[in-house]
Amino acid sequence: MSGPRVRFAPSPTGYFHVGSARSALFNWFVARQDPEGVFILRVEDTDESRNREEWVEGIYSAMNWLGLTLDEGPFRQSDNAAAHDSAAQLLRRSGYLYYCDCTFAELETRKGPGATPGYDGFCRERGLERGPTTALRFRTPREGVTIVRDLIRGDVEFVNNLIDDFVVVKSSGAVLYALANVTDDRHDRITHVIRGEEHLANAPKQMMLWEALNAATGDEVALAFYAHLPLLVNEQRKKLSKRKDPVATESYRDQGYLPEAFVNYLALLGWSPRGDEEIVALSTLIEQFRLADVSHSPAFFDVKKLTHMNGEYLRALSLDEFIDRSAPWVAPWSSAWQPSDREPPWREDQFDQHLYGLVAHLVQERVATFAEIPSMVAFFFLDEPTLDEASFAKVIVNDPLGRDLLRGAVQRFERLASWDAASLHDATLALGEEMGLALRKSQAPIRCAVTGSLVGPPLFESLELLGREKTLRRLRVALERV
RNA sequence: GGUCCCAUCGUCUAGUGGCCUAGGACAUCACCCUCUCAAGGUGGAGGCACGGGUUCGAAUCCCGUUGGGACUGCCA
Repeated sequence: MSGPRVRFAPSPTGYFHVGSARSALFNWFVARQDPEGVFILRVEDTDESRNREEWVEGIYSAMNWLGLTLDEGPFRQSDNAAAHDSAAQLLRRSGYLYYCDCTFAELETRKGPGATPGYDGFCRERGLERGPTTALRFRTPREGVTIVRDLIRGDVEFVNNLIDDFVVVKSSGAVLYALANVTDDRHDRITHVIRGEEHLANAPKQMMLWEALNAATGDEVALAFYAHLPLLVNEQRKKLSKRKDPVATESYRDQGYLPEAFVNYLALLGWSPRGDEEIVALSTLIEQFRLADVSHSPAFFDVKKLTHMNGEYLRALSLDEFIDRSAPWVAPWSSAWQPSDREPPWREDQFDQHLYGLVAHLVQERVATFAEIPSMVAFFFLDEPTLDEASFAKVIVNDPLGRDLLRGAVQRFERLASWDAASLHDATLALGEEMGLALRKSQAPIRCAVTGSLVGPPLFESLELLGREKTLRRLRVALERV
């Protein structure tokens, strides 16, 4: 007995949908938890309008980012067109398919307004021959039921008579998804079809096709088990929409989410590991995952929770790893891969890798994604800090104490025997105390003048790393601006 | 409209008849820590959609109601 053979079969749509990512992941889990399991990628590119090479590349690169390694493939459905055609012809010769030349308009007139959608079977017994406008329809059984044995939901029963004679081959001759998919699944000896719930209604049709193919070819391939994953929905509880929801996996990669955090979060959508811990190792995910434990109800893709988890993963990185993996966002010129639209605000010649290495630990615990780093450390590399005018006005322009603090800081910092965080801290504290101010108050104008903002990494460590010269210059510039 | 799926805190979930005065996580609130912001710590608020059964006992089983969703293409 060999292991499960599963496949992930996306159609190229321009980006990698997070729902697809989760389907791929759950398929991959099933393959990986069995030493003989096989995970296949099959790009379903039979629709000409969805067949751009760059889109297919996008699927490969997203899968690679997620670490979803393949055992077979990638395959292209379009490469099997000949097999699809012969399957269709075989089915037609065996009487499972019939030609139909009804147009949509004709169907409408026959059924009248407001009728139940679906084909009425008009051409079923007309014995039409192939013509320029004939499609091939499947002769759905008029009696009995088809039971989809869903590994997640249990048995789902469909009354055959309620399933209309669906089109299998277009009048153009192109074989449609239902048949192409089943032909390939049989060919690849797929044992588990794990996909989104939107496909549940397709399952009985595909089972009929699968069995028809078994009978017509004499090649008895065991029907795959089905497992329909709950949908991923937005706050409105609607299926994630490409137009209004942030569904592109690539955009999370570009924002600096860690693939391991992303995978961990995805695994929590519709499933959960044992115990109270949600942040768990990939090996645990693989080991514990069971299709039978997958939830039946839709899940909301919560970016806030994802972001929180990513922050935890980021903080768990060693400092060297953090520095290394943040390179695409802080020093893209030195990294093999660059996120799109995420240029740091400094130029290559302004950036100081050594300084960044000293600064990194200050930001590691303050960011949740890599893309948040540049704005937090820009003042180290830019000639002048990017001033937040509102803050500047608040603590310096409109506050006379701010100017006094700045002047006092210049005087004391100039004379400091040792330029280190502790000395800077003490000097600022003493200066504030002279004026009856707590450190939290006295540090504010200095922070604003030097870093441009009232929030940021610890001030005194920052000043130490920035150096006496630059610090004093920025304090004086601020004073002149008032 | 028809077919199908679903229903535990705002969100993701644990819970498979007694361990549940329902546990965890995100978000939220308060406090602590603190040079800002975070991080971290402590604590709080917050849920079994409703109605009937079955049972000694129901979040858990059954039926109904209500609510949500998917599908309903000569797309995948």
